[in-house]
Amino acid sequence: MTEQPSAPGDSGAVRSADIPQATVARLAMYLRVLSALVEDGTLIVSSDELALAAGVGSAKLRKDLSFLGPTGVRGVGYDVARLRERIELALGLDQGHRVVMVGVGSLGRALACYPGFASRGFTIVGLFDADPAVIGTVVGGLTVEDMATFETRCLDLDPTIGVIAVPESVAQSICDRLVGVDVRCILSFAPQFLTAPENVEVRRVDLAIEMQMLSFTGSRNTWANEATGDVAAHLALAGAVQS
Amino acid sequence: MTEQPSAPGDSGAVRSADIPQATVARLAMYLRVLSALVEDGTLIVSSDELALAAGVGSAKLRKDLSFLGPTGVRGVGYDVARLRERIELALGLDQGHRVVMVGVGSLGRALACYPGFASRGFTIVGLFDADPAVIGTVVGGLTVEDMATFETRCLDLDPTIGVIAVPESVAQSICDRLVGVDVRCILSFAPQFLTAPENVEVRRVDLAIEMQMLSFTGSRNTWANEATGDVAAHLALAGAVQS
DNA sequence: GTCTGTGAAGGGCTTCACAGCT
DNA sequence: AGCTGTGAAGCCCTTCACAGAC
Repeated sequence: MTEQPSAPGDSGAVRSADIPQATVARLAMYLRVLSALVEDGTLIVSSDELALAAGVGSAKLRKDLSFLGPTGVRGVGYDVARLRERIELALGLDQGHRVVMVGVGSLGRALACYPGFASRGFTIVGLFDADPAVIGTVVGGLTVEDMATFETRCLDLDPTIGVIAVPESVAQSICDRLVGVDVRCILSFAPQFLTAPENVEVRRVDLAIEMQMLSFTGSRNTWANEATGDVAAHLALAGAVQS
Repeated sequence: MTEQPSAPGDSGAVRSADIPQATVARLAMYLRVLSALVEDGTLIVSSDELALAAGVGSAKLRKDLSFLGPTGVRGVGYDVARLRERIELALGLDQGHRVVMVGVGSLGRALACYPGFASRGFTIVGLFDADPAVIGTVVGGLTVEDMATFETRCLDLDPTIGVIAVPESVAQSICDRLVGVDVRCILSFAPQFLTAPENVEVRRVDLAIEMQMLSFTGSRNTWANEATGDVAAHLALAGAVQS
């Protein structure tokens, strides 16, 4: 959902794993399922089982995994623990990401407390806000720091990922400051498009857009049901009569 | 990011607008920009301007809009107000969606207070939770109700969209109950895959997956920079010397 | 001349079917 | 026999280039 400008300046010299964007998104999902399987003590899993749990077709899953090189054993299945490690490596999760979060409003607070981050190798190392009422309070085990000290503190924190959870009006300036301290990965919850240098990856999560997409397919389905639901019933009857 | 099984049972009889999924996602973005333009008092906008503000190419934007039929005037541009209405209609936002939210933890609270919903035609009509400590409290102007009264209350509320913001362990059962009260659009923040009937659209937002995708392209970029960044500098030097 | 609308070419992702290993 | 790995076909989407309206 984020633009992938496919880096026109890419000189094709160094290329790590060349994995399709869509596959990367699903690898993250498989990882979740695999972690659950590890906890259950499952040792081997087949592509059918894994695909079912992840909600995709088994062929698609095998194709996805094929980008990591041979990971399974034919006639048997996949070694759960080994596959999990392999995916973590491919996604770069072995590097131990340090996350700074800017904006500790209600959304920021929820994110800081979200257990899914820590459990998957993302350590939140800093919380920042400009509101004096929030600075100094403790959220999710961390003390909220003054945005005025942001640049200085980041020298120590050395963050690899920045999260933007501030109001729209200041989102771009926060983005610039993140870029200024050399953060190359930014996750923004501000609804607008943010401009950043080409070598900085910005992903945007817009909750209203998710809702609007639901609204579209929803109105399509409702419509179809109010019509074809009945139509299907009629056809079924007609078919029954006719045959 | 949600599966689109492309409705195998679709008899092709009734078809509303036949708009590509990817386009729908962007239409929602254009809508945001257009709303901002309306507030600024802008009357006419060109595809270049609109595309720049939305962060896409102008050709892509025009292609997207072409699915709505002729919406602009050649040699002039688009009527901002008219285009906004046209998109709202296409997305089914004119129907006034009623949203019920289940799970009022820190995430649920943040969502309930999120101003972007109300401002775009989504009215939150009910908050539910099973935790006695939360039931009865007021969040975002609404009183949190007991999950035990869910089915009964929904008869009155007649929700069109359901939001799931509960822990993983109960997400599927909440999903089933939403389906039970005839909600056909579900937005889930639980990390796992949820099963639902075919005519129910489930979208999932997994924050950890967004992070992991960042991690991937991030490690790819960092790598590339540590190598090609320097290489590029060397090449620039070499080029300067050579020319 | 300017800017929109659109057929056509191109690229990426999905699906299928089957070869290949155990 | 069972299950993985993978070329090939097909589909959807993006990009290009230009015809067409003002």
